[in-house]
Formats: sequence, structure tokens, C-alpha cells
Amino acid sequence: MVAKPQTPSIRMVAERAGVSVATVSNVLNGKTSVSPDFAERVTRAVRELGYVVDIGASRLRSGKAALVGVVVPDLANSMFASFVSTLEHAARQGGFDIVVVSARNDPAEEADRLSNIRSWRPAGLIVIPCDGALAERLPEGHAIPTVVADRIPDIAGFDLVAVDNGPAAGKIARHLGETGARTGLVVGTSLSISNVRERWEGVLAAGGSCAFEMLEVGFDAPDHLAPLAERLVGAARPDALFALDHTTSLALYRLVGELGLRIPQDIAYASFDEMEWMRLVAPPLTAVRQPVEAMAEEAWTLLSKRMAGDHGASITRRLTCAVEMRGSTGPREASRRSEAA
Amino acid sequence: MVAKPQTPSIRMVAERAGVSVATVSNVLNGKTSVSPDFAERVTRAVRELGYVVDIGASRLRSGKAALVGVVVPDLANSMFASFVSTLEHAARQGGFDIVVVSARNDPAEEADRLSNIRSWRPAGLIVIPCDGALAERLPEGHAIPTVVADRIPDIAGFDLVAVDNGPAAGKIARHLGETGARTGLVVGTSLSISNVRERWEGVLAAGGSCAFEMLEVGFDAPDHLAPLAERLVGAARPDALFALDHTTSLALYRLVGELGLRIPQDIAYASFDEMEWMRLVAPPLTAVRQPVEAMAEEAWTLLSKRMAGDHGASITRRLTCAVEMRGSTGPREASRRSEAA
DNA sequence: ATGAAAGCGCTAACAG
DNA sequence: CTGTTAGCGCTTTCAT
Repeated sequence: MVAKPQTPSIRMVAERAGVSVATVSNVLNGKTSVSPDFAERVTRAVRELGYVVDIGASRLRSGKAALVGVVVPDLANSMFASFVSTLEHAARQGGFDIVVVSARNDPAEEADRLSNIRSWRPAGLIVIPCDGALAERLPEGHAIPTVVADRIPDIAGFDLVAVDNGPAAGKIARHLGETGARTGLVVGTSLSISNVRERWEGVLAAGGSCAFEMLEVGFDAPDHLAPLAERLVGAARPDALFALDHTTSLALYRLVGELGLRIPQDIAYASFDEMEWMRLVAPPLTAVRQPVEAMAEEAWTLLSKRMAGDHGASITRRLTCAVEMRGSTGPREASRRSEAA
Repeated sequence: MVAKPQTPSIRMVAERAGVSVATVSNVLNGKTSVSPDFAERVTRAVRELGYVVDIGASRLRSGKAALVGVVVPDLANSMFASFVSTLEHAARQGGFDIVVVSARNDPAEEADRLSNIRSWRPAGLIVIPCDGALAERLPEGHAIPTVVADRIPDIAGFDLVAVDNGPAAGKIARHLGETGARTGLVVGTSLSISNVRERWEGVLAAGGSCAFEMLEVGFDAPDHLAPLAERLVGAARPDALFALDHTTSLALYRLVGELGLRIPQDIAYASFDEMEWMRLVAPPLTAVRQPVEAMAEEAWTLLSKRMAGDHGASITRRLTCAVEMRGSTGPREASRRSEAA
């Protein structure tokens, strides 16, 4: 029977270096000063053993957690993936790791994850709620520093970072009117999501010469788009379409193609949430680009302050979206790629 | 001074229920049987206090970790995001949470993350290495159950799940020849990545009537595509382009558009890695679709077995890609959307 | 069926 | 500057 390889502990390092465990800890954490000689012996023992601290045990004793929880509605959604990616990097800079959980757009699952994640005793939480009803999913005396991002919850007391949904959507709405649309159909997943709601309200508040109507299609858009198809072939076909989120936009754009409608000649098209492909299709799509990276960085900044002990009043940040007007909303020029075909 | 709200510990639960901490633990873990009366009292105390176990302390004592580490080259890449998303769900089903780290395509960062993640004493690791040289980034006696995915490392002893890169790429190569291409340019990030290498070798092995050449453009493709542009405008312009990964494909497709080349009339176009947008552009792109979800699920299955104590010989799984022939590789029919324009 | 006590790996407090 | 000791929250013997 060979000696089974065991994860080295601080005690093994201490023994090998011929010092006490406290000295090892001091060398590693640099709190108390240690003589160069001892420090060197410890460093070598650490290297030889391939020792890395057990960060869980460390937290247990010190009370300092190096973990933050991240809860998103859907990791497969590239917007949220990008958010998490930026967050992960910012967190690492600060010496934190992240535990990521996806609620899969299911409020019940979100509640479950939110409860479960507390088991890790994270130093903080960053949450993009999957709908407005976050309050009922947090435990009574929720004491973990928490930042909510992207969507506005039904609960105060947390820092919040989101984008200027209303004004950005309003710009699109006015632009559609200015480029000749008189009737517009706005399509989104659900008004129960605050940013979809804000966008729709932004459209309504925009005024302008185009009359808009709103349609909710839910999260599995491809299945729910059938009734919409009828609206697009009938005589009452709107002059313009405005998709309020990426998921919807993808499905809606495909539907428009399947119906053989030409953009922008037959119907103008705009989207909230810009993805790479929107600049590659012909004509390229008018879209609102959200500052996802900036949102993640701001969320991290806010959380850092809270984790550092800031107990000031909760802060709300609204970041500005970029609105990109492109060929899909006219003027009636065909794009290069289309001309070529 | 109000009583500061404190995270409830098992001791508080025990006191409130009027039982010992051992009994609380027994109720929660269901190991030993507990009288209905006591069980009920504990359950209520848990509910009233909003207690959730400290999973770190639990691991410390029991040695059972409920955490697995996931290391990917780039979380912002939608393929990897999708991988992580599927993984996260599978892990949750098994009662595990995941710590996610991104190497940002940087081997040095990967080494750092790989070392750092051991601090969490994870029960297992799932790694998509950012290049082939994984061996030198793992500590000497790496004892954590580990599954490598997507790319083949320079080190044996780990379970591996990847796709049939060579055969799938070969199919594309033959198809390009069959649709009339005599010269083809294959473009990818770097041959140092095993799957890119396998794809290129698959092209070479395919035979067929088209002569291929390979070009490496690195990871920040947009910057490195300039020399490529010259190849595409000169007299020696190839008949076909084949991008070996998503990042490259996105940049390359954009370049083709900017140069005003028509697909497939001026040049045929195919891509390894299928993304949504490839079906939305005109003409839709011929592409190899990787079974990312299946790969993640298989990786989890393999890891589960290892974590359960299976010490059998390491396993390699090759999943089959779907190859979708579309308009971008001819025959010389314009797509519907193009016809309309 | 229940509880007392030990100890996982670590750091903080204190003694020397 | 260094070592000893206690104890974080939990699970696991081992008594009772």
C-alpha cells in the first residue's frame, strides 16, 4: 500500500519548515513580521508541498469570505454571460471568486437558488432577478450585501444598477415615426419584467407620429409567435416592428424572414439589445446597445463598497444606452449586401 | 443599540429547539433516526430562524465537498457560456454548486486560476484548457477528479470529452470541392489549440478536388485580419473560405462583407461552430454545429462517476457534430432574402 | 434516541 | 519574533 497522496495542510507545512502553524499563517498572510530565515523556510515548504490555503477553513476562523454569489436569469443568454464574464474578472482583481447560479427564468428556481447560495456564506451577492417579485424570495433578515442589476425589484434597500430603458426606447420610437412609420408593433417577453415595462413606457411617452401597440410573447418565443404571424400578413400589418429584448428579437427577425417581408421596404425593424449578428445581416439592424460590461463593473464597484462596510443609503445608477440607427429602419436604401445579391 | 442580526448557527437552532446540536445535525442530514417530536421541534426552529447550513464548515468536518470548479478559456464566448450553463444545471441536480473562472485565453492566467481554485477544495474540476500545455499548469500530485473538455491536453490520466473535429471538418472540405471550389483558404485562431489542429488535419485528410491552405490569425482576429484582406482581393483569391472557430468566423465574415465579396458567387463560405446568426444572414451559412450541451452533460456524467470513487482507466468520448450545408457554399442559388432585395 | 466531546484547517489573541 | 491555545460551525464517534 503506497502512501495515499493527501492535500497538504498548514500543519504539514509547519512541520516541514520546522516552525509553528502560526508562523506559517503569518508568512502567508503577511500580518505579523517574520524573520527572513523563517519566512524563507516556510516559502520553500509551501512550494515543495504545493500547498494552497483552505479558503473555507480560513473564512470559518477569520470571518472574511472571499466568495460572492451571482444569480442570473439565464446563463445561456449571451447578455448575461457577458455580464458574468466581466464580473468574474472584476471579482478576481479584488481577490474574490464567484459562485454562479442560473434561475432559468423560473421564479421558483430563483427562490431555491437564492436560499441555497446562502449556504456558502458569501461576502456579497449580485442578482439579476428573473422578475419583479424579488422580495418574497429573500429571507426575512437578509443581511448579505446585495446589488441588484438590470431589473428593478419590488424591494428597496439594495443598490441598483440598470440602464435608461425608457429614454433609449423613446429614441427608437421617435426615429420610427420620423422615418415614416404610422403604426408600430412592439414585441417583448413580458411586462412583468421591469426593463421591458420601462421600454414600453418609454415608447408611449415618446410621442411622435407613430401609434404603437404592445404584444407579450413570453420566454419561449418561437412557440408563441404564431398569433403574431397573422398580424404581420393581414391588411392591418404595422409599418414597423420593435423587439424589446434579444430573445424576442431573434425569433421575431426569423419570423419576418420566413414570411418573406422585406426590411425596411415592407416593414421597418428595430431591436432593444444589440448582438453581433445585427450588424452582419442585410440591411443591418437599428438597435439599442446596452452597456453590459459597464453595468457589471458598476455593480462590482457598488458591492465592493458595501462589503467594505459602507452602510450609507442605497444607491441607484442608470447607465446610458447607445442607440444605433441603421438600414433596417430606412431611409429606403438597400444595403450593400442586398444590392449585390 | 439594537441586537445586530447574525447569521444563525446550528447552535442557535439547537438552543431554540431545546435539543443538542448533534440532534439538529441528525435531523438535517437524516443519518440517525430522530423521534418525530424532536424532529418537528428542530424543523420549526430552522424555519423560524431561517437557518441554512454552513456548507463550508460542513465540508471541513465531513470531508464531503459540494463544489466543483469550472475553468473555461473565455466566459464571454457564447459557446463556453452555453457549456457552463448546461453544466451548472446538471451540477445543481446533483447537489453541487460551481465556481467558475475564466482564463481569458491567457495561459498564465489559466495557471493562476487553476492553482487558486484548489483553495476551495472542490470535489472535482471540469476544465476547457486554453491551449495544449495543461500539464505544466497542474500541480505535481494533482489528485482532484478532473474532466477535460473540448480540447485535448498534453497529459493523460484524465477523462476527456470532445467532438469529432477531423471528420466533421473533412465533410465540409469535401463539400466545398463538390460545389466547385478548387482553392480554399482555411482560417483559424491557432494550431496550438487541439481542436483547431484536428479540424485542419481533417481538411487535409479529406482528399477531394480542392487544394487548401491554412492561416492562423490569433485570438484578437479583427486586428490580425489585415494581411488576410490582401489575399482576398488579389488575383489569387481562393474559391472558398472555411473558418475554423466562431471568433474567427465572425471577424472573417465581416471582412468578406466589407470587401464587397458576394457569397457564394465570388467566394464560398463555411464555418466550424454554428451560431444563431448564421441562419439569419443571406445566404445562410454552411456550418458545423457542435453538440455543446451534450458535451457538458457528458462531462458532468464522467465527473460524477469519478467523484463517486471510480478509479477505472480514463475515458475518452468523442461526440458527433452535425454538418449543415446551406446557401453560402452554393449551389449558386441566391437565398430568398437576397432575391427579394 | 439523544447528547457530550473531539477535531476538520485555519487565524486571532496572547504569552513568552 | 515565535509558539501555544482557543474556537469558527459543523459532523462524527462514542457514551448513555
